[in-house]
Amino acid sequence: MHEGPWLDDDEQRAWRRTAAVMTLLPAALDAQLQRDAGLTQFSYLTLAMLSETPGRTLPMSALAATVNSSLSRLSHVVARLESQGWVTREPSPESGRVTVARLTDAGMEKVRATAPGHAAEVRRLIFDALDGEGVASLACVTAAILGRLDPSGGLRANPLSREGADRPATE
Amino acid sequence: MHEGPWLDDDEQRAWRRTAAVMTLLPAALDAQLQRDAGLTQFSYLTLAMLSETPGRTLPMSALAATVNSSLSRLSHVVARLESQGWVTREPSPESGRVTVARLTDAGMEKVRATAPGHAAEVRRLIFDALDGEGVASLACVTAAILGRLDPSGGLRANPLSREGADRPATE
DNA sequence: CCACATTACTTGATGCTTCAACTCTTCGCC
DNA sequence: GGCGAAGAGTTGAAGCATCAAGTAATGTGG
Repeated sequence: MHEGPWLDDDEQRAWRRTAAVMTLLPAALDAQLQRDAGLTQFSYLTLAMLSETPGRTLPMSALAATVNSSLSRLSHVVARLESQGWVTREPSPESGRVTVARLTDAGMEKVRATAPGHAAEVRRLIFDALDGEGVASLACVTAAILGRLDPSGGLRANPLSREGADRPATE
Repeated sequence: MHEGPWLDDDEQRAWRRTAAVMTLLPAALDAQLQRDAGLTQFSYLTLAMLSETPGRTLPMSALAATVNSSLSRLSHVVARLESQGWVTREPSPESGRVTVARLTDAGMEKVRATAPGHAAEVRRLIFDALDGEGVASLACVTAAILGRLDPSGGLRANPLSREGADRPATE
């Protein structure tokens, strides 16, 4: 049916809308977080993932995997978060080459203060537009795409177990 | 049912996957374009949208609307594209305050050379993972979300009519 | 037990995006 | 017809992401 790499009309339509969402949705969420908390979506996510981890600590590599980023990007961001007092870095006692990031109490408080507004924005922009079936479709389609993006499955495709965590960032 | 802004478990799952896709998919597409063509997804889109327009020209504001960007961002990008010889800018004869961007022949050739590889990557990462129903779900869900993001509907939600265009960028 | 590759992470430079400020033009209106 | 407001676009600075290179610690084969 499809000769060459081209998309048919239905695919084309789906792709253009997807591209538009991938442009506008992060921009909208970033704008809300920047305005209300002075945080990037990415730096918020970093804090939030730490806040859900028992002990509020994670090695840099593990944290990078849960937020789907390169170690380099995370390192720069954690440096900024550290300078603001929300995170600290300490060498791991178990292995001399790993650094563990720890969420401070101030960082925990920041997440607690920021989460509701962010969750409300996510709800407003996504879930208020979808019924139960829409939510199921979204989960299904994104799972399929993630399977292609992240064949190893090591990243956010299957999130942390979430048992026993402090869970303040339950957006 | 939902007290406060919090998401229920299904929504939470859908949101985390969506966030992961919004992180990984643009990164993957950017990587392919950067590697094969030295272009950003955004600069490619700019060229592609011009290539589909009859006359290959658009006022800056109109172009900004079709690529969902601020005028400022577009202005910077077009300046770079102009310096590479793919686009020119000229004052509109019709109104002294509008600038029209024009795709040069070299720019057209660049799009022609780049489009197949990009389309193949979009197919590989998205549509190879979806059946017909999946494509329909994706179109439906993204349309709903776009409705919230872009209430005015003025942006890429309803793309250009595409009749009579040169259509070389039919990815 | 010593080289060598690998892993974990950091750093600096470069480029892209955003934001605020600015210019210039057109429109509304009295 | 002239004055203020709004529209169209550009520019410069600051922040963030990405890439390439570098350091340091840990495995691994000989």
